[in-house]
Amino acid sequence: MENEFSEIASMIGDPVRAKILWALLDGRAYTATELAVYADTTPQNISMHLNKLVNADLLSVESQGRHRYYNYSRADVPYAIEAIASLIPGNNLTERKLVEDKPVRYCRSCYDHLAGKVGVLLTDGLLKQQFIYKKENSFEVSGEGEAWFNSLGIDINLLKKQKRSFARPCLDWSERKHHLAGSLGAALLNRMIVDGWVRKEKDSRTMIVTRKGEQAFFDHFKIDVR
Amino acid sequence: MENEFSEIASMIGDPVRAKILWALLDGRAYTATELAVYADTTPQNISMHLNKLVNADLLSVESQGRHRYYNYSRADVPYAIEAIASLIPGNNLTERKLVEDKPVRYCRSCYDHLAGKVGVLLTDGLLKQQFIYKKENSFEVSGEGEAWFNSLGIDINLLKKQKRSFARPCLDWSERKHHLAGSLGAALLNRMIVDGWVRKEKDSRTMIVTRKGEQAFFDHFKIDVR
DNA sequence: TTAATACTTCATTATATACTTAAGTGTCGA
DNA sequence: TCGACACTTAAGTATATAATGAAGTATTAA
Repeated sequence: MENEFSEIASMIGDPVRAKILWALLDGRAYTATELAVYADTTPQNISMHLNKLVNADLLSVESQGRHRYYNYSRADVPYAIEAIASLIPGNNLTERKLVEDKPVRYCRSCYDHLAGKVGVLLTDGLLKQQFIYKKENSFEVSGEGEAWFNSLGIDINLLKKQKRSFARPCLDWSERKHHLAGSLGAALLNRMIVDGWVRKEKDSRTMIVTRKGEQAFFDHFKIDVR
Repeated sequence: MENEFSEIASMIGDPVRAKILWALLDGRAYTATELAVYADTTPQNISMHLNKLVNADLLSVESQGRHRYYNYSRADVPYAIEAIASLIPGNNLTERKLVEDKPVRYCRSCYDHLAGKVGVLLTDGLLKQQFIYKKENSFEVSGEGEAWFNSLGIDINLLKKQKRSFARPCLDWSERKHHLAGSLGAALLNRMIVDGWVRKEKDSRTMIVTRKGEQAFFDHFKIDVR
């Protein structure tokens, strides 16, 4: 057991791999080239490291044409990353993190979908309008909901074809309620970023709801996020 | 920031250092020689590694005569160790391993408090009886709970005065749920050991629930641990 | 006082693995 | 269909650092 433990830890500990894992904390998937630039190394090298991370099941890849998008394979990974980060000396978490937590609590990306208070509200809104409903361990989209998602340019059938789970509930650590995850949650967040409803803060998982977003949330989800 | 992160992770990742950190998970402090035997290496080598871990503020030393006792410098360290351990692949698969892991999964110490199935059940029991309740990122003790803890000889006010966090939720890698950590969790485990509810297995983090303990868990926590 | 124990320090060696150079796939657009 | 691009694979090199050997400091017990 200690051997496996040590393997994982040293897998995370290499400078280049640490940078990769760090970069992914913002919830986006990145291509090998992007990560090579970020980590300031060559494509061959980053490729080798990414390969190791995938083999260790810390990352997973998704091919899209000639691009390969890398991301965490599961939510435990960013959780462990943050646990290690909390060990950085002189990280006076008491004062600083409490302040930082505030907006993060409110609205943040969790892996690749929306979490925090806004994420939960949004999911509640979808449930209330019966665009989605809960079924055992997943969410299902109603007929009405499918039309609604389509009106936002989100193709339900296309998402269902993906290997990853379609619409799973993800427990929110700050709200203690479920928010919408899976490919549907990801597609929704993507849409919202593209349309400028929310904006990513630099180097953080905090999301900012724009004025446009506030209006849109009210119009489409019937929720007041203020 | 990524550099410090990588330094910490690779500090944990070295095979010998990983063994050290792993051994300390049972909550006891160890001497350099003991750790050298455990990690199957020479005194010089273990000394060098221990030195690095102390410099990185992951461990602290206490001299007692010609012995030097090493232990975690703070509670965040074992938390991070557990978070990394939760990434070990195939943790919930393969028949054989399930059998091997059984006692450890069932009941074990996590640094200085109780984890595993029993630890989670116990925490759930306390929540259900409303002796503790969750508040943001920590547990709080109710008035009723305070009286209950006092009846076990645990002084809440005394524990709250300690520097370390009082009652924080700690994610359990085998159960994927939170169990009670912090000084309250430690005091509870201590009480349970003193009263002979649980017993430490030699050279392992496995805890054995005694017959007396089974009865006591039912009486005090209203849970059936069998 | 002496010898043994517990542990550390320093200089040297050994080795694992990250990186480089070179040569490939497969995909896309002109 | 060609060339540029995104990325991977394979073989060889370089380097960081873990392990060793030798020597040294406290501490205890005889």
